[in-house]
Amino acid sequence: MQKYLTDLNEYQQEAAVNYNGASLIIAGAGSGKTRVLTYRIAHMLNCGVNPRSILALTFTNKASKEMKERIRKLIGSDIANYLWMGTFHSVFAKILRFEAASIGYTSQFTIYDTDDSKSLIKTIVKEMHLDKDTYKPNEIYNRISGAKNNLITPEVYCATNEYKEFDRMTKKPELGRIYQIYVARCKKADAMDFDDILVNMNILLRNFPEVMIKYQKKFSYILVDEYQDTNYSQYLIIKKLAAINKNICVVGDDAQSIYAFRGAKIENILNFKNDYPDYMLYKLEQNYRSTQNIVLAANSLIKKNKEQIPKKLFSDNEEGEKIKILKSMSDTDESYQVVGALLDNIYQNKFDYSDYAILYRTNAQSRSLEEALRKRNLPYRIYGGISFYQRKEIKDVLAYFRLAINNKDEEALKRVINYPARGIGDTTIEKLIAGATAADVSLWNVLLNPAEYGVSLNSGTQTKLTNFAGLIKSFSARLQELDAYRLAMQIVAEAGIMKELKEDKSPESVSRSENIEELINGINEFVDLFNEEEGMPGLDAYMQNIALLTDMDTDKPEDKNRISLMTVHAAKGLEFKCVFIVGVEENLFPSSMSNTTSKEIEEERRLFYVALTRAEKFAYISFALSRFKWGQFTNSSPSRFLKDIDPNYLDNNFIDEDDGFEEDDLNDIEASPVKFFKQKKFQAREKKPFPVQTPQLSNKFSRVKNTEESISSENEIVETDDVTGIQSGMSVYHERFGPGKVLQLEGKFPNTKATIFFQSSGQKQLLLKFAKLKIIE
DNA sequence: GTGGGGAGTCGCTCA
DNA sequence: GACTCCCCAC
Repeated sequence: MQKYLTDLNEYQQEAAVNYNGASLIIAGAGSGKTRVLTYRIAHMLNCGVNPRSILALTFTNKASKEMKERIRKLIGSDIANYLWMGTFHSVFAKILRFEAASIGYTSQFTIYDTDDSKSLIKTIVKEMHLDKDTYKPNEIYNRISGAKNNLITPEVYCATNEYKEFDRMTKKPELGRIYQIYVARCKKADAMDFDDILVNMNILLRNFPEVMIKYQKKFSYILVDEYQDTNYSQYLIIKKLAAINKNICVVGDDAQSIYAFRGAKIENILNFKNDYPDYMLYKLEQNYRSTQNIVLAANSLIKKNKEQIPKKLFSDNEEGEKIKILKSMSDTDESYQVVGALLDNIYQNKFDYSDYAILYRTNAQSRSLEEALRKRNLPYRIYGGISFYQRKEIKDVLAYFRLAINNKDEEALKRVINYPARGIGDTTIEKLIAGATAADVSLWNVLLNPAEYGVSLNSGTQTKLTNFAGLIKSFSARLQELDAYRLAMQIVAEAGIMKELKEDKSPESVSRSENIEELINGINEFVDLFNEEEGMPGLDAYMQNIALLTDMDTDKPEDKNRISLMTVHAAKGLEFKCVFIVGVEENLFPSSMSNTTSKEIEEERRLFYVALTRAEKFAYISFALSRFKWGQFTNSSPSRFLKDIDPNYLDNNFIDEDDGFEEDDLNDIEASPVKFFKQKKFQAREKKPFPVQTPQLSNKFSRVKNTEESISSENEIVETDDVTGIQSGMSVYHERFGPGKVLQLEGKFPNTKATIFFQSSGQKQLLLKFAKLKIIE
């Protein structure tokens, strides 16, 4: 047996050594999942498998980078460089660039990020003269994304009554049409959005059998990490690629599936046995990461979920300390308490800053924590939120790069055509877009020759356009001659971006030009590190390199010893000696957007499970009794998840009646800070019809039979905090008490009390203002 | 065509 | 509290 394999326990070893055939590795939190994958690949390479025939898909770029590094160390050779290893998006984008011509793209296609996609949707909605408040870019984007993740083309979408009916019900009958136009526009711009990378990969494999066979043969071995978070589109690509050799190894943990909102299907992992009946199952149940107390606490929490593969995660580590609960009065107070507790912990244990993580449900929560950390002079690094590449000035510069590489990139063109200001305004752009739409060509084509497409402009505007087009063309012409660094320098100078920023002496402008300088430095580094045999390090190569990078992937050396602040989602796969989970309150964690169906609650609970199992030695859970939200103080109560954890594993039990856990809605009548805000909200909404609660698209499009939850019954529940609509005789649904019937109303708005008979618990009197009711029609 | 200020609106998680 | 939209002065 190879010496390195002795680093693994017997279960891990088995999973690492048997690399032929189909394997399903169910790996509990902290059970050495990455370790097994790494050793498995290293072992394959050691046994003489060609690295170019191994396809290994990870969840983040960072994970694949680290895995490559570890493999290199294990086998003491650089052949790991030749592995096809990366995220779904990066690996398949690479393949699509090779095969672009087959599916009607060029190999220089642009990848639209979410902002580009939403901006395009906004433009389309405007062009169609639809109401922008009904057709919100965000919602449209999510729905289109949901369709794409389930491989529903615009044509199928428009032809399916179920979707049409749903869109009609949600007052968006034109959604299918928007989807159609959106797809056409992306194609015309030689651009793919994130989902398109997967969709087009599917199209490629479906429409070009010879291409499919090529890749089926090429990838003799396929490994997929975090399989529980793959969606239908990803699932199908994997299934097709693995069809000939059937050497497929997937690793996952159903208890850590946290991307259902993005179309992830926990069922993929549950159905593995159907696709590969001869599969081998490996279960890794020993947790090496956390103390016994943390593992047992996490087990007691996740036990509350009904849907899961039974497993018994255990730890042989020390028992460890109980989880500490921090209770505070407000979000500001919470941040100070957390930072105080963190300082105490550092003092006692002498850990590094990098051993600490503060995890939250939403990015917006980082602000007050940041302030508290800064006041104490503690070094921290925020992951997520606005990343470097999402800063306005960086996006502006990158848009010039994009446009130089792909003239048809509509979103890049719109972004820079008048930045810096060169007198080409909205009116002109609208005319050009209208011309492009009418003639079914790209915006760039019309820009080059407006008259040909029936766009009439005055001569001044015409000159400005010609100059702009000339500028971009001159950049494009230099792509083949100059390396990325030199060309980037010239573009930034000639486009006038630096001039614009240097003229303005405000601190913002100074920081902006510093950011641009940092970007240029990064490009310089890229050029320096470029492998000579791969050709010239052009700007196109650089853009391909960064297109799919996120904040998580860009760790700078100076970031090494810092406290990490990030969302729980971003913390997936990471571990820290000491973890703080903050904002553990109802309507925040679980999120108010996902606390209706049991499916949603179970996903939120898994998310909490992920958070808790990041901790090695210490875990703190914190909640505040009020929170500053949308410029108002809002009351909050501790999360139900606190109660899910067996109190034996909690240090100090703050969970008592006073905190609102058993809050009776009537007891809160005098709760004051919330009053004004809620009243204001009610009055503003008084005349509007009740918004219909929209079921998640991912449920609607489910390919896997969904017997548990009837969507139609959900549709009939109308969500309201506009209680003015409630009348006696109505059927209602209460968050906690379930279905009931309104018997009587008394008192005047906003102090209306309702007597309601609940099927579960009998008659109750509730103050409507605070009752969380839904009307059942 | 541009920039400033006031008013109105509004929640999430990620590649 | 942050962002977008709209209106008005330049």
